[in-house]
Amino acid sequence: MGEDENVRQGSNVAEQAPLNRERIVEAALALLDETGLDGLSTRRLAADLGIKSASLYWHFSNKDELLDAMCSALFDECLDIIDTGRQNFNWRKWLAGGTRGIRRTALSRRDGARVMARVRPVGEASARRIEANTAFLQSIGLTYEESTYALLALRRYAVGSALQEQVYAAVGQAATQDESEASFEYGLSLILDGLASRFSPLEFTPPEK
Amino acid sequence: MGEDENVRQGSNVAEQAPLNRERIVEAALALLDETGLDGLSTRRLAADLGIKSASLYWHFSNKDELLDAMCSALFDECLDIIDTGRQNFNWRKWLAGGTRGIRRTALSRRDGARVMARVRPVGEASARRIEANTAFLQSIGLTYEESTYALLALRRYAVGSALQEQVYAAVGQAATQDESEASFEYGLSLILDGLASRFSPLEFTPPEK
DNA sequence: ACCTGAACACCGTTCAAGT
DNA sequence: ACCTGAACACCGTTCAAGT
Repeated sequence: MGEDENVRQGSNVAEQAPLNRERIVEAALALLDETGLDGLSTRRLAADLGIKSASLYWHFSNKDELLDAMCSALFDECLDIIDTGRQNFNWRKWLAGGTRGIRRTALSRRDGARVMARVRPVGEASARRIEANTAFLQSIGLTYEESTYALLALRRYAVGSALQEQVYAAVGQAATQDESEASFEYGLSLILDGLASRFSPLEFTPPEK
Repeated sequence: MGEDENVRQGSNVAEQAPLNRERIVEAALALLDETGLDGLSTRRLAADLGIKSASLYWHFSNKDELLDAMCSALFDECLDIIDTGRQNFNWRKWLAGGTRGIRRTALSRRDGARVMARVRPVGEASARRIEANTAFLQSIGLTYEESTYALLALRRYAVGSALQEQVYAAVGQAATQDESEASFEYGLSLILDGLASRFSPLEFTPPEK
């Protein structure tokens, strides 16, 4: 069975397939954990991929575009499609979970928050998610604008929190784990309380469709 | 009257005094508006100051320290010492004003939010301000932790908002001015409403001291 | 005390050329 | 279609040396 098929392969089987954006982003995120954002260079990334740095420019038109793709990948990790079918759906828990997810994803890798801070609407997936989420908030009594703004506020708060937590961590002044969690949760509950005061039902049973 | 005193001066009178950190930070902030954070190089900054870039390292041990000083300078711009003497002091307006100040300062210069995102407790001035502010919140009924966390949440929200607004602006996808303001104000009011629900008096008259 | 000259070890990016 | 070689125009930082 064709041993010669393997002759051209490098030692690592995964390396044989031609490079694509996805694999580059993956390697870049791995490198990020090692070097931090300031140490993440295209030359080092290329070396990790067994390639010359000029080659990266066939896949991405510049480093910024690569960083945007990394940002998108991180947001995809905490993509949270709404499960509208459940009974006794609790909007508060749902929003809290989504917001925690953004923060946790950011904190899960070195300088993750700085990468996620580049957030911009790339990709259809995130556009669809945002649309579905605002539609849901409207269905429980918020206006279109309120829905948009509420989701925006939660995302801004999550990214802002992770960002500052990582700054303090980088400088060796990290608060205790408990304190970080507590301060984040406090602010989150403030926002959700404010939201709760704008319409009545804390528990919501969706209409059967 | 000593024309010869002027002989050694450059064309710009302000240039004669020896450089100090303050003047360097000032020049750096001016340069930031021209070049953005990514274009802000120590070499270019030195050139603007009429100096060689190596000289900067006598005043700052590295670029990060300079950026921290720039961040502190921006926070000093929106330093808001509490006026505890006024009658009918409205805590809501006071907190809203402080939060808006952080955002406005960040938005007032190119990449201002990215600089302010490095926030860390340098300087006694900001430490005193935070202490005074938490003390005040305690005096109107919050616990020490609630006070700290509430101020932290507002700052995180303000920086997070400005950061994302400037990202969108940089990419030419700026929302209308009205929309930016409206979305920021909406999230701010959510937080303040949540805070209001935690203790009763919306208006507060401080005790005479 | 404050600044320079000169160097070190890097960057991101381009582009003709290879396969 | 995908990658390389080689170059361009930069970086931040160090350090002996100047005044």
